[in-house]
Amino acid sequence: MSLLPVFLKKMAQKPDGHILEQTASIDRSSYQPAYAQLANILRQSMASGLLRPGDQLPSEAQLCERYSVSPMTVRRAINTLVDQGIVIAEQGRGTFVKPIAMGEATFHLKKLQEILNDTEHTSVNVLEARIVRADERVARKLAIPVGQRTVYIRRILRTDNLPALYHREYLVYDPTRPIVEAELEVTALQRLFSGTGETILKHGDISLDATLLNEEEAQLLQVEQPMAAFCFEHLFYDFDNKPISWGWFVGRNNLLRFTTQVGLLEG
Amino acid sequence: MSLLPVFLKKMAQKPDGHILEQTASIDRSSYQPAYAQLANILRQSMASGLLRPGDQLPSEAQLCERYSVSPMTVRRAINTLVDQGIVIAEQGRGTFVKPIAMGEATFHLKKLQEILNDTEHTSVNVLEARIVRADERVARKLAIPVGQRTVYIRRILRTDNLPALYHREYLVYDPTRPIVEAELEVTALQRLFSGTGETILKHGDISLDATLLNEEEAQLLQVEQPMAAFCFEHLFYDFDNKPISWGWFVGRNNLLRFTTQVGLLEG
DNA sequence: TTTATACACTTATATAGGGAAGTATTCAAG
DNA sequence: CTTGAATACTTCCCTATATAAGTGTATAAA
Repeated sequence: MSLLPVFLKKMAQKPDGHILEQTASIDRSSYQPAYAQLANILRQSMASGLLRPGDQLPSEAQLCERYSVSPMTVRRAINTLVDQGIVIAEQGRGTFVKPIAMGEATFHLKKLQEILNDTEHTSVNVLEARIVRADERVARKLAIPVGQRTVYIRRILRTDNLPALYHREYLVYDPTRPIVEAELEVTALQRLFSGTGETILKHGDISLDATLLNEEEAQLLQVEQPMAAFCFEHLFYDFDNKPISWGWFVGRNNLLRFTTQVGLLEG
Repeated sequence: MSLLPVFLKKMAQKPDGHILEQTASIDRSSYQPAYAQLANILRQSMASGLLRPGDQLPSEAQLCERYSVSPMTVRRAINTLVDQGIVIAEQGRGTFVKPIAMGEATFHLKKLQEILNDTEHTSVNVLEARIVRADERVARKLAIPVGQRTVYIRRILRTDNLPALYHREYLVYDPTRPIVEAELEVTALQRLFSGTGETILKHGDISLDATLLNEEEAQLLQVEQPMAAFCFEHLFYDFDNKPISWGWFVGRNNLLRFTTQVGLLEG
């Protein structure tokens, strides 16, 4: 480890050890609440390198006095930083800046949602929608007897007329809930991703895998074989914890790439 | 939408509309703080279906009286639920249960971290570690001139002697920071993932892709071609926002599968 | 009927302070 | 030198209260 960063840090410290002495103060007339401003000041100190990973933040009492806010305001600010996982507070010891940890990286499915919500450029082709009897595999996933009726749907999602996602899904067949035309449109998937409407789903398990496209998938997505792709498998449950939908998306990996950031971000 | 859930919900309601009347109270002698208990009670109400997506939670004042806690405690409980994304609070209107949203699904890299931390079953083979001149591609990624020296490392991570991950990395060559033997061991990667030590990294960009293994990769990971695999590309920056490390992991998809859950979870 | 105002509700933000619990240091007794 | 108690410090949890601000409804005026 280079000695340079340590040297710079020492220089930034005031002789009395009050690192944050001269930084910005809190604007009480601002639109932004005081606790958010304080959290941002602390975040900024970390982003600028004034507070390095492992360093101890000023104590709550110090922050109270230095920024002229009440203890609860300081607590709220620190709590948000703790919730965001960029500092760690240990009772009796202090609050410390967390080092960067690649293991904390999270990938979001927001991008997929954005594709679906962009109705200008997104369309859906229903290739097939019929009632089929559950085979052994489907029955196990949906926790129903083999041979029970399910609704099987296959659809292609296109963005700018390019096939981007291939979706297959098995739904437990419910005579009281006829499959209306509208459910087969893009709106049904939109609602699933964005969470508008659809109050019968309680929770779901989703898994992400890297797969090799088979011939049918490659043809539908109009790519050459062999080709690697993401595969999301999803299994949704109702409020009785009974599975009601099992399916999977296969997506061209050039159209959805997951990116994320770890560590201390600016702003 | 079936009428059944609505019917059940109406039945669960007491005639006076106080949905949560008879639920558990808060144990002040418990190890768990009051705000956490209240948050769990509310979460439980949602998981059991007593509070459905779209429903309004009791107001803060009501919760104060019903559970004999102060407003700040109620606020803290609700804030944690808001932070966890399972309810949404609208000023002046109320707090409402969020519907399930697949777009909110997040995948964590924790699994990878666990593999690395399991020193019992994990080992590292350094295949190559030498100084190379940056070609055009490396120079662009690391923001250095073409031809500048970089440290190029290739290693294989094995779990139970099975090759699981193939890692290639370019580091900007820093004469003041010699590459010691220890850095080539598993501990260096461990620290990177778990965030212990390593105070010179400020932040990093990570992206996840599904790729087809080339011949070299397939051979090293001991799999047949063609084979799909996950590929994490990572680019880390120091506190001057200068890139110092660019590399990528290629992993057998049978050894790391990403799973996650959305919606209302029990407990 | 339409429009504007007042009021009752909600959440959001902030202040002031007290006690519990964990940690680290100091200092005296063995 | 070692051990252990006292002390000062930290974060953590909670209470009680006040004000601001957004929303919706009822009511009164035009």
